[in-house]
Amino acid sequence: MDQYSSSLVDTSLDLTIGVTRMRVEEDPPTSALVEELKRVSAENKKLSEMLTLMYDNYNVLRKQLMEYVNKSNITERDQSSPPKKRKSPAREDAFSSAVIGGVSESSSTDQDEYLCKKQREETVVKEKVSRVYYKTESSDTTLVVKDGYQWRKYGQKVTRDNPSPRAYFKCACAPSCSVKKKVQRSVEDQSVLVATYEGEHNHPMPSQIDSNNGLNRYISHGGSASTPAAANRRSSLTEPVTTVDLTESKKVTSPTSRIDFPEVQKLLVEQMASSLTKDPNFTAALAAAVTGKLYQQNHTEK
DNA sequence: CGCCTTTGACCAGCGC
DNA sequence: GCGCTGGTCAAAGGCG
Repeated sequence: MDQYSSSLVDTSLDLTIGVTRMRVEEDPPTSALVEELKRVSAENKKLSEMLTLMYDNYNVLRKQLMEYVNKSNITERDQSSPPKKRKSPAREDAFSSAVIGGVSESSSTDQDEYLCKKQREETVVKEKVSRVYYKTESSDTTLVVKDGYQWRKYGQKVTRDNPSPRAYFKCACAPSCSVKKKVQRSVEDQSVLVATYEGEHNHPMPSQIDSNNGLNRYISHGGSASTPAAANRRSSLTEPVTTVDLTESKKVTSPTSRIDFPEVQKLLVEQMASSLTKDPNFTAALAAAVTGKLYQQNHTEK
């Protein structure tokens, strides 16, 4: 990063400009009001220019970051031998990843794939592959993740590159749906489940259907659970943690790194909303903000 | 009894 | 051709 530290752009925004002058006189004459209006308009224009400048600076920084990462990736490729893996019809070509629960230990190869995704998309014509990370309890040894769909496990295998077994799932929501899912614990962190999705669902998410008709609500949280008893049995199953690491938000919202799995995206939004409404700190902060706003309004009206 | 999971066997691709 | 590896199948067993 040293080569770029010298060319860093100052993105700080001084929002205190003219604030102290914004106090309106007790009984201003009309000309003073017009003058004040002109001044505020000028400040508004100035702020707009600063915003534009900031946006340009952001783009410059982003471009520099991309160049730097690409360079480091190239050197990593040169130094490390290519992975000895056979070609698979649905390899991580159309790679996309979502990091849930602030899991930041995604391997360099993952980031590599992630950053080169755009270039690869041009050449990829095969089915879509997505990867989702689920943070779990370290004591939880199950390989089931709750992603809103029903899955039928059809195999489990211990792979060479990871001592943890890999579980194979097929979508059980619809017979015509050929989406497959592989779940395996991360090599670096055993508490992280890596779910690799192959293909796209040709049906709506069961949890959405359930929430619409109000029946079988347990399915919306139960993955492959099909009965209340089964849901209870799986009560300790893995659930994508709802704590959202805002430092990772770029990864999710950036145009080049968005989650390509619409269902996963929807689920994330639902979980975020759910966690926010359940969070007492958030509701307290929201109440304080609303109260403050109301108080402010009442104060200015007097 | 039906559904689901487990697990050993089998198959296919790849490298040597 | 052979061995290794990942992926899939299907019979057996468990559970409600």
